[in-house]
Amino acid sequence: MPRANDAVEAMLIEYADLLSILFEDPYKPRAYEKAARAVGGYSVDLEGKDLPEILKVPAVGRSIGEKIQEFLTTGELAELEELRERIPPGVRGLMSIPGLGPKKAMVLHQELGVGSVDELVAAIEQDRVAALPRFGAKTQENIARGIRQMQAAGGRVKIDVALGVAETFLELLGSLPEATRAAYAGSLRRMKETIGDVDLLVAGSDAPPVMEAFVTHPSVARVLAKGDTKTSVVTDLGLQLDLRVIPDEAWGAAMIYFTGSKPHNIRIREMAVRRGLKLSEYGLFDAKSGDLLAAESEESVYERLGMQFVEPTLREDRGEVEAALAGELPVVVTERQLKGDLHTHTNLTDGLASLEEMVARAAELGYAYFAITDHAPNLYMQRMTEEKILAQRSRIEKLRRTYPKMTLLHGTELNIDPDGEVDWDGPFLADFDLTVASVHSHFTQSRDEMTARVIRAIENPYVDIIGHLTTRQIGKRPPVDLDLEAVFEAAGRTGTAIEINSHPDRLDLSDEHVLWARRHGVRFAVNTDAHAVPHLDHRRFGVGMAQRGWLTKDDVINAWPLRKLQRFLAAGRP
DNA sequence: GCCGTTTTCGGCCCGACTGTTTTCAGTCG
Repeated sequence: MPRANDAVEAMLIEYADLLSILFEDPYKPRAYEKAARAVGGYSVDLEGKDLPEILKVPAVGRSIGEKIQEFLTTGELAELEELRERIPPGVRGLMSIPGLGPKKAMVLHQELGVGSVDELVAAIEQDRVAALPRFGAKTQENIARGIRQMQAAGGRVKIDVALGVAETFLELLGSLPEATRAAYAGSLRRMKETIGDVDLLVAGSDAPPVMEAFVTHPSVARVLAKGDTKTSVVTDLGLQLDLRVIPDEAWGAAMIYFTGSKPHNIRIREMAVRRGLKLSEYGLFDAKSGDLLAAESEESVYERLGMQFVEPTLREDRGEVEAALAGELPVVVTERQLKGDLHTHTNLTDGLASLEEMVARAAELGYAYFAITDHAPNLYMQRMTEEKILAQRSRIEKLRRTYPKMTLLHGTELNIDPDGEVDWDGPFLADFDLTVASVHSHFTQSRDEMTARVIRAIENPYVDIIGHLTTRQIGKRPPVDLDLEAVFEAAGRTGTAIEINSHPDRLDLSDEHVLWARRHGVRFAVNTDAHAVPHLDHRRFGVGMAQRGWLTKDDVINAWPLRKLQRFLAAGRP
């Protein structure tokens, strides 16, 4: 179930967007955005909380606090409704086009009557955008490119959004008396980075009440099809959900069939045929006699096919079928095996939570070690200084006594500048337990420049981990242009780990890149890059990427015991 | 709209980049 905080965050961001379109004052929307992020990252669920409790959230004052209260008690906000009436929803939608902000969106709306992305595309085709004041041919072309980039995401949503929707529906469906089991399948279960539609499975013999409960859920916007075994709807977010109701005894076969992927299913069905068997969503059968051989659990079906059980995240027909037949599947790393997080931020820089709050949650997660890695000074907006980070180190040293079972590591996230240099020099860096180095700007360098830049950082003996290597933001910013072959070779050669950034907007490295890097003997760190307490739970998505990249606990440095990790970090330093 | 041992008013992370401009607005991180 998504937290009330997430709904409040979305509400405040919409309010901020509309303010920024309608009014000149830039500070008011910024205040709402700041409050939105603070609520989203706040570790206490605001559901049912009174005003004094709400006002404890940083950046939330009386005005915003009262709006949150109204929203939580009534489910809406009158002032937001008023703004919505003044600005068509499509105009706000224009702002999600890269390079298009509130001011240009408003001009397009006022001057050309553009109220949707489709209308904007039409206006561009008629060359009407370039003629607007302070626009021009290049701006028009940039907007057109932004639209193409956005549409390339193809209506897919990011994995965290899909997971939230799936969990909401499963809570309802799983509680029905007619349902004996309920789960999500499809690409969501395979942990793909974006999800086109969500597949839900319910086991039970009485389908109609289940279908009825499904289509009457409040977030269903449209029913596409409704039958006894399959029903499809579109939610108010525009996400398609397919629900299948299947007999309990066919659960395993159905989960295999609907988890996919399609190529994986084709491979195992072909295998079945060659053995005189037939595999469908109802079970594994003897082709001649029609006798049911296995169906109730996924394990039983794979076993009867003479294969190892294949983890859902591996079912992409990337060699997993052959490996499972040979008994050579990797034992992929799991969330439980992670012993620590090596990239996190606090409110000393751009994080939302204090050092103490972040560490407390890390202890709850049962970590053996935990690294704080706030931004170094070259990201100017963070205003880091040597004094501030040394003061943080003293605080961490004191905090160590409170957590005897967890080792606190003091690190920093360095900025890789356009030449591949990082903040601070060797002697100062040597005193950190670890460093993460990442690209944060100058994304448009040429492939050669960018490759040389990143490799220089990799070869820096004080750099332990490269953070979010390609800097992509899914559906928003493309990856930088890099010779990955050369980068992974350098990382393998120098023993510099590469991060799998677990944030659902990044998931950087992607699964394909993990598979590629692995061939060069690269080690990985599955990090959250958390800027708030709830972000620490994003590790599930990073682990999904690691599994999709066939990684075992031996490949992931933060699945190692502390001593082994420390030996790895110390290696290569002068 | 929020916030405060530089402030209860006057600031608001600061700078780069792009494209449109003869001095700057918009967008982004």
